[in-house]
Amino acid sequence: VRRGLLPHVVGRHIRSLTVHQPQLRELIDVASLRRRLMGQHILGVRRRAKYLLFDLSADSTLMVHLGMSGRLGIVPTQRQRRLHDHLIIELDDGHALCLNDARRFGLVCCFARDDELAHRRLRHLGVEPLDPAAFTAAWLQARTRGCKKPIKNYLMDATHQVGVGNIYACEALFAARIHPVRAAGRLSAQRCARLVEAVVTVLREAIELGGTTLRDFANVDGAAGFFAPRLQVYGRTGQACLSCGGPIRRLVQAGRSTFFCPGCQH
DNA sequence: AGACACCCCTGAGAGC
DNA sequence: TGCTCTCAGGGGTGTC
Repeated sequence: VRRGLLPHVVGRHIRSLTVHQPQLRELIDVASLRRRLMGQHILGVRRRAKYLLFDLSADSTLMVHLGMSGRLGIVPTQRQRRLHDHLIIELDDGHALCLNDARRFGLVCCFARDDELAHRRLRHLGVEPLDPAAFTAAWLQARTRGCKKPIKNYLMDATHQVGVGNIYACEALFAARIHPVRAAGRLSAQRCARLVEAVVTVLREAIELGGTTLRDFANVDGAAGFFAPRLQVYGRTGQACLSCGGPIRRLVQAGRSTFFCPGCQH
């Protein structure tokens, strides 16, 4: 999403802000948001975990999280408002940045860039899996020692490493041939190495293909992502494993569905 | 420490 | 066709 946004927003000037529905995961402080956004230029877009961070002139950061169903789109300024369009940021080129989020689990806020590191949504976050200096097999092994929770739950815990959601946790564990229930602290050095490689590979490939469209995910142009046909286990309960032919199984861990191949993952 | 229940909210799909 | 039920890619809090 960040990559898709870049060519449309960098260098643009913010002309106006319209909030149709302030009640997302957190209530949007519309007055404060408008004060910080109006008249600013968008200098760049960064990402931390699953948060998009827009760098604005005047040293502000606009933070957007898409939750489960959020979409950010570049639309013509005059386009008719659609169901669940909650927030419109009008730019100076006849287009607008539009947040559409049916479930309203998304998040929008704006703060001084100096406050970013201490921000309550960001300060507890772990390492970026695509940072090769930080997310290494040695780091994972050291970090997991003594941890008894299942590796699937560990992978999805953003205080350790960020960005690994339910789909990619399942897919990475399959690629690394590791059983999702195995205790994190009992992964050998070899398994840690396989898992780190698998997480990075799965995430990189999914990003290149524009993400996983199950029902409603869409990128900036409104197009679907193309990773769904590459899924090996996610959502494939009862179907044949593409590696060994055995049936894919589903279980529930920490309230989330886990899909895995009992024949391939130990 | 970790499992679990529950919260935010709407919509898709299955089963009847 | 329409109803009810279950589940959903995220992330947080509170309790046991």
